[in-house]
Amino acid sequence: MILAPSRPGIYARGSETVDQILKAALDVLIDEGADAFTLRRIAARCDMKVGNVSYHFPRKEMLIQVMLDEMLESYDKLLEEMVRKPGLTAEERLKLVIILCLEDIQTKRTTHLFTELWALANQSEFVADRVRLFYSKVHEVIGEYVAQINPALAPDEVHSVALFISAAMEGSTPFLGHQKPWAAKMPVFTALAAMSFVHLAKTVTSRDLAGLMTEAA
Amino acid sequence: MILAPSRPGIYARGSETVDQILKAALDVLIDEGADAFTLRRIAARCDMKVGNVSYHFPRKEMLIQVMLDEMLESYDKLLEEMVRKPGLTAEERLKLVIILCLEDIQTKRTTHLFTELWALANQSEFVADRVRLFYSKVHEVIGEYVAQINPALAPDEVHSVALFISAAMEGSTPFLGHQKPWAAKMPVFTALAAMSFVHLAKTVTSRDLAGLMTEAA
DNA sequence: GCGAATACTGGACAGTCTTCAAATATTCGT
DNA sequence: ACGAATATTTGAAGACTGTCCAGTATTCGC
Repeated sequence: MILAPSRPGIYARGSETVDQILKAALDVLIDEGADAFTLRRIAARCDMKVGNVSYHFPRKEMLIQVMLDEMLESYDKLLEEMVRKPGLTAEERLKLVIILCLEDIQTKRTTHLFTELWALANQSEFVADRVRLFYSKVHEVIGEYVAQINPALAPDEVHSVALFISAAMEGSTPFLGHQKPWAAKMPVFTALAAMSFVHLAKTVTSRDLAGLMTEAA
Repeated sequence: MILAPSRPGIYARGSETVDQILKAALDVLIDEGADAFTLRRIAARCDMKVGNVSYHFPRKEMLIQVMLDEMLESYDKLLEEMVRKPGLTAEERLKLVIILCLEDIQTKRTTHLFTELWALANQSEFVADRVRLFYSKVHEVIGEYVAQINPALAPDEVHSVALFISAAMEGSTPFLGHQKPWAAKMPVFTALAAMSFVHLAKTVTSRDLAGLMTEAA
């Protein structure tokens, strides 16, 4: 794994400044896109001089890496919060995760950040690495419920189903996410997803997952 | 709809040059990403001087718009080719479209182009407009088969199911697309998609689509 | 093949960008 | 509260960007 440089800021003031820079950087990426992601715009966003941003993050790449790591960590926490719901069956938990994920996708933050991230991952090994790491955790969470719902599945088969559910949900982002053309249909998408994916988890067999893909061509 | 400027190039030579520029521009976007999408890189890619590119496309935005329109038109053709398969039932056709779409997602071209497009659509109204238009056609094609498979559904309900199937498939792009971390699992993803989506189309009812989303929270 | 329309060259322009170094201001352990 | 460590400002370098234009070459209808 590619390590991100440690977060700068020794004095209290410096640390706070770093906070502001990182928040401003994330805001610029969300509100104005990767194209506008420049030190000048970030500095302007938090009422600073470019030189100051450049002092705390000597290379722009460092800023990107620290920002991405902190951002994905916050999503990690969000994910863990979803897990801690007591008194629910595996099926109910899976349904809940689906609902909460799709809810989150509707936020401007998630809609914009992740579409940008998928594009950046095409060129940046660092971004690709972090995105992969994050979704591995998502697959783990979903996979845990799938395994409980359908104990006959082998671990790799469980992962395949989790990957399918996760990817299919994420696919709603560019189409039903924040201010996207079919955003109004997110409730019905959620209903279909909950129904369809839970049914899949319940009924899928090792035979189905053998990847035969027989007829139909 | 936002109109794109008409394609430049009057003489045979000029028209061919425009071809080369548009191809080079697309190649740069696919191979090097939106960050490297500059007139100079595009010019270098087709062995031209910047001034020449700038002559044929006085504004960079014109180049983007013409390029996007030609590119999506080629995907339109691809889509129409999928439809023209004789002697198949609606179910077989739906399965085939799923398989062909997921096959196409595995190409570098589609994986990179569409992830970039989804990101660009966050900021550019023109890109957002064209993307919406394109997927509307996709929904139409899928919806036609869904309607045949499940005649009880109302037109809007058909569209909801088509939207779900389309979005869920597209979601595989950042994860199982060209050189993505779980690309090797595309066969099993395809098998699950074909099975799951066809089953959904067959069994979904108006009640399911009412968007009640009762319990589980 | 003449000549006007079109295509292409090379350079200049005003911006922008990241990065850096020197000068100044602030913080905080002592 | 002194002073070294840290933070911030300022200014500038060097490279990049899209756009424009005068000059030159090519095309193609007549």
